[in-house]
Amino acid sequence: MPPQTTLTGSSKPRGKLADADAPIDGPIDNLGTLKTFSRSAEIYGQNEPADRIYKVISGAVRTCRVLVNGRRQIGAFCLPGDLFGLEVRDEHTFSAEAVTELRVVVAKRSALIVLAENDSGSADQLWSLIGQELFRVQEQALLLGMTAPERIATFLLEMADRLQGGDCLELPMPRQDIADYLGLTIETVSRTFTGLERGLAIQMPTSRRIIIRNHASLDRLAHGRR
Amino acid sequence: MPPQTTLTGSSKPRGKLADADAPIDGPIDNLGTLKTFSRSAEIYGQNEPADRIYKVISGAVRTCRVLVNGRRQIGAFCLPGDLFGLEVRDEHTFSAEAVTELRVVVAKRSALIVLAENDSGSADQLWSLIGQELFRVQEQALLLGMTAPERIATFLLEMADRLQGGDCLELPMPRQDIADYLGLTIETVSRTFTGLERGLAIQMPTSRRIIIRNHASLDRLAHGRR
DNA sequence: CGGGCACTTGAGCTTTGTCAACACTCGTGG
DNA sequence: CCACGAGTGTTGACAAAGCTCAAGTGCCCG
Repeated sequence: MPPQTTLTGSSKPRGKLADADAPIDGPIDNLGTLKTFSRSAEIYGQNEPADRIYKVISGAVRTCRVLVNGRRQIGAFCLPGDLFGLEVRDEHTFSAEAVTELRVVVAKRSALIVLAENDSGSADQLWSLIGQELFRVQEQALLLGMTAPERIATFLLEMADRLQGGDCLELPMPRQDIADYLGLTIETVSRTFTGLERGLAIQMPTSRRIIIRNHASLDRLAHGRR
Repeated sequence: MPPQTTLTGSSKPRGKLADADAPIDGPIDNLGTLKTFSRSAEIYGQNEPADRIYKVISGAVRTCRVLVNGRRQIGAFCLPGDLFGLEVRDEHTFSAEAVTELRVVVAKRSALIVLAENDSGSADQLWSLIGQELFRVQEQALLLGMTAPERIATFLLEMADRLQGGDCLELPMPRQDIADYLGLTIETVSRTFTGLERGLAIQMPTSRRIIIRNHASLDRLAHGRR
């Protein structure tokens, strides 16, 4: 199987530290150039032409859209190694913003398409990326049907897996982003974190640093009963 | 643009009556055979190999999965003209069941793949189907972030559009299916319908037949404020 | 030291879920 | 033809979850 590159954070095993830089090894990297963004900078906007694709080298990205009523929905968090900006339609459905100081590799979409047309390996890879993305969005739809503690537990386990810091994770995003990702209010997120800490499932030295104390109890919350 | 075929009910304009048979004109149809299922029959199960794709000729289909905790999630309703069963992975993420008496055209997935490899038009079509599906799931994630009346209003407008009966629709599915699709309980669905009828937005001659009386008020509910 | 920002906590309220009873429809069998 | 029962839908009373508004804490950075 070709290089470890995930589109917008699949739940597949990865194997890099979040703070470490992602290796430059995929087909995108060879065609792309390095670019940096500062905290909260917009990388592209909703409805802009989707003519470039990006790969996170260091930092984190959120993809989001604001609705007519003002609510904001975060579609995904992208961590080092993740691809984003790849769309099937010609316009971006979500905008993308830097959650932290950010370094990405940018490549022209057209270069990718040409690559895929000539090289069936790249085409397969493209296809599998879309498959991962579809799967991810389906899982998110599942997430949104759960209770608040279930959503938070699922989120923490996902982040623990993707940040690869073992059971000790440094969340790059503020509470408001987590709330908008999980479809909750910031207060409910905060209270649920506190509740998990009281229940000894996690420990919070600071609000951004979470240590998973009881993996099993989070698992039980995220999946099965209780 | 080639034949009017939608994957699992896009929000693109279609143009057939739900009760009428869908025309047999796509690439799938030429390769496929007609098959019938009776009400509640399983067409394929979760985790079964995804080696066939289907097109609804008459009737309706629900795709669903049951979670460890017993809750059921409906991923989509498929109406005449809709494709379903096409997966990027090799196994079905959702099972598919006949909501009503059902007629479908079935084709081997492998035949489709071969077609796509030799004919770039078919490949584009396949690509655009996945794009539609991705878009649809993203919209469903939006849906699940709304309040109950907003979800119901959105659902009714979507069905009104897809069933093409103007403002008079005959829902093929029971309340429980609607509830599991919208992430609500059957009671909340029922009460919300009643509420909309009291508010004169809709009229319900029978529980399955819904007449949209005030399109604008449903629109306001589904999108913007109020 | 002071201001701003992110986060937490509390009190009250709204929405939705739960449990239970009841109504309607339709097909079957007495 | 009617009675019955199963499946489906509605309604009510209450409980629980999550949201809103408001205040308060802690921290970082000037």
